[in-house]
Amino acid sequence: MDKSYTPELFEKEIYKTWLDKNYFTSQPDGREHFSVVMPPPNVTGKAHVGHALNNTIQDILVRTKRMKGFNTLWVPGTDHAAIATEEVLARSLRHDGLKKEDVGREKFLEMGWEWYKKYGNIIVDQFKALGISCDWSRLAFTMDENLNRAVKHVFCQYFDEGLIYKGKRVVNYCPSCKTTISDNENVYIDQNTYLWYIRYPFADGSGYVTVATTRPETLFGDTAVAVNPKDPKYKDKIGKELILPLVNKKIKLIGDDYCEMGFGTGAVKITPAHDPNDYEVGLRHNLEVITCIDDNGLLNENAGQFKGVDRIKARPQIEKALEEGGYLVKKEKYKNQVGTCERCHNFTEPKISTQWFVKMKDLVKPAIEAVKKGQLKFHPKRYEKTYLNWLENIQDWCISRQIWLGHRIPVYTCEHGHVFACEDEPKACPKCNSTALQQEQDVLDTWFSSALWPFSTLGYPDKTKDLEYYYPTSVLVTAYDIITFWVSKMVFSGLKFMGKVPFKDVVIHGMVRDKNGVKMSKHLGNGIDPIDMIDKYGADALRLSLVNGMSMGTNIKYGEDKIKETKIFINKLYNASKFVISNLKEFKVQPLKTLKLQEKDKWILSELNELIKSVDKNMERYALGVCASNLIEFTVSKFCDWYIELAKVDLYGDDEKQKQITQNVLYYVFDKLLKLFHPFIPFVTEYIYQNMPEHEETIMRCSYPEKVKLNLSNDFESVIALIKEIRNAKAKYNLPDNKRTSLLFKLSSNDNIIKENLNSICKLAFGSEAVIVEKQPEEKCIKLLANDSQVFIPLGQLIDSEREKEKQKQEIEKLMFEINRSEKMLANKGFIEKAPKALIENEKQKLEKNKALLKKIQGE
RNA sequence: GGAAGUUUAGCUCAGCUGGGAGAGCAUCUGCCUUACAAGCAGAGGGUCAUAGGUUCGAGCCCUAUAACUUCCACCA
Repeated sequence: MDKSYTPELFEKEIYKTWLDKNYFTSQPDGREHFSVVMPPPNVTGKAHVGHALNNTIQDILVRTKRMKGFNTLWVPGTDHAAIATEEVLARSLRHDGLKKEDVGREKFLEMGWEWYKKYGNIIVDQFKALGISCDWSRLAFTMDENLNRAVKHVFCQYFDEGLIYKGKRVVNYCPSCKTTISDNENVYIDQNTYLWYIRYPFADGSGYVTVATTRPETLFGDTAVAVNPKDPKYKDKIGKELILPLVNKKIKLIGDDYCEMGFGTGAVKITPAHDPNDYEVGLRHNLEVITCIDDNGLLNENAGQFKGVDRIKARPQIEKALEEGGYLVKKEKYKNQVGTCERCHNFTEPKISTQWFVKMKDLVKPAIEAVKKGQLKFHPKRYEKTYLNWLENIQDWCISRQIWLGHRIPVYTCEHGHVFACEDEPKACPKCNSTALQQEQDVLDTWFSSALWPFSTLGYPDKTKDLEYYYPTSVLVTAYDIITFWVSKMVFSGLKFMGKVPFKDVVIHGMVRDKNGVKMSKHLGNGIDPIDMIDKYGADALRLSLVNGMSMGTNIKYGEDKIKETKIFINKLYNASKFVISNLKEFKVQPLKTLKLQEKDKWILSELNELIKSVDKNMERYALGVCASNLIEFTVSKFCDWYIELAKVDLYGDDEKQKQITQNVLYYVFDKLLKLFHPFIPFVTEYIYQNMPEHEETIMRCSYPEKVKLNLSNDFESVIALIKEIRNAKAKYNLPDNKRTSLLFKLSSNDNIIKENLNSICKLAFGSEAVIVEKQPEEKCIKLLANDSQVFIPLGQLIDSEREKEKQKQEIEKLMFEINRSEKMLANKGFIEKAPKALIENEKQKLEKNKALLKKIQGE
């Protein structure tokens, strides 16, 4: 083994071996299954730390379950990310002076596939560098042939059941990407703008109404002005006609509750074509819908002289025209939020358009029930609220997108206007047999295919063995930001088409932020590239640093320092392994129960039992952060700090038998520790494991550690406490560690534990020799009490009697404080009556012990 | 406007069903002790945001307040 931990020497090679040996693959068999589907990253994207976290969590769960004997399947996959990819392709065409219409739909789709082929493997390879153990032979892609079949099958079923309809709706439209985008892709940002106050004169010349707007360019689409019907200011004017400025058209003053009294001027212009609320008002009042902004974001013919001007750039011109016409009252600075496209960051426009929708209300009911009945559990539980709140206020789902990449809507219209959905390419209209058919131009929202992920990846719509065996999957791991639009959609889809929830547990983790808590973004340049980190520190350090101390569902502040620190820890584990392995030459494994264990052995084994218990429990509740810190804490503060140091006494000693016992315990504990650690840091643990004596083919397939079933009761803590006390005393008297002094022990006859560990105490407390004495030595010493025995550290000239007295005084004070505390507690009637008996007993014992100690010290 | 979360050592955070405040980093002191100086040993450092309440007992439960963060809805 190398002198120090150098992950780059073995990580790639180990991963290759795992792949070659097919350790990650799974086929249905008679065992209980554990299955997970990976949230598919965008196929053309690059891995970011969020992916690293998400996949590390999944891998830890999967590797643990695999070792526990489950038939474990983890299905990896990628998402076609249509809008993003289409935008990239369109940009490259633009670069060549072309539009996508110039190359045509077919050619454009071909370009898409080429793109997917060229870049699709990048993220997959990056994920592999993380060491994750998914079944790559099942790598799925949301545009795969059979996933396309699943999408069409589901669509047609919805369609035939009347759950899909075509309707008008004001949706967010990105004039730059030239497509409708979902509410989630529409990001509101703060904007410094103006509020324009515009005068709308009454047609009969009896004054005017002033409205305020942030979007004067929509004026050309106004078909009414609304006031609150209870507003005394306008009450009796409702129904009168107004002149629409610049257009010189008559529109009505209407009364509608939508207009809040006292807000702004109390009157609001209504533009049904360009505002969702206004559209609703329009429906109620039967208003005309006039569009004034076209698909390119330019004002159209309804804007008269402004036709062809960009809607934002037109504002100063419109302002000028209003002013000249005497319509502009004033212009005020104003701060508001405005929608932007998540993808291209341009302003989006609310726009009336014809879209396809899925009726959600009934579809969603079982998904709500499933969570309420506990068939599906969120971890942490509070995210149930996010989920339920969304579903209980559900709006119909707009599933059509005006782009070319993606799953094309399988709806056809024949020359006679018959509309039907069809899974396979139809030859003729089922109603009139016409062969002149035309398919819808729009494609489906990417989430439409993602919604089917847990079963489409297992073979749906066919009734496969995989589906029967692995569905429902066991757990879904994802960040909280897509609970609403992904998790919820998978749940209702799973319930609708499979009749069962798609997974039983939803594990929610947080987002990885930079060390100041700011979202990582390309724009700010504060991102951490996981691949760089793997190159620099190794995948294991990256993985453990992400998970250590993490609490599920909360964001992580993360910086390179954390990975650095973690690498240092792994180096320690690595060095411990070097110690263990180098001391296990010519060594035979013997069952623990055949060995005469010493107190120190029982101690470390019982600590190991505690560790296993805790890791099991916390793994069960998905508290991986707690598991990781427990493992690290055991490694450093129990195994390395104490057991290895204690083991040296036997390993470097002359007693062959004792040495063998210690070797066996050392081996046993470290072997189990490696296995417990393996799901977190798979590479080093495999590497070390391969260097351990009597190892199996791979650590991955070893069985997961279980608690030792032996009587391990021990009193070794008192030895540790004594060693600490001696070290502490020496430090207080400025005795440097390299200045060894002899340690004198005045042993009580019933104090075996101290007696048996004299050598260990001496070595670990940096003593030169352990001497047993009959009585307190004449020379000046530091005095320590240990169980029933006493320890003296001779100081010769160094002793400072004032200091000694001070120290004793402190000790007495401390003891009296403790005694006082215990007595007060035990004198409390309420405590005696209501506290658990064990606690009271414990307190009594402490009191007695402290009283005895005090007596002893005072006696001297 | 609706909802959720956070507030514990200088920093990053643990603290599971209420039973003597913890870790890592940083700081200070001493040590190259043959697994590890990417190390070892020791030390200092906290009114658990504030104010009430429940309880024999509160970092933990309840109520209110403050600050910060996030999500959802969206103001013409």
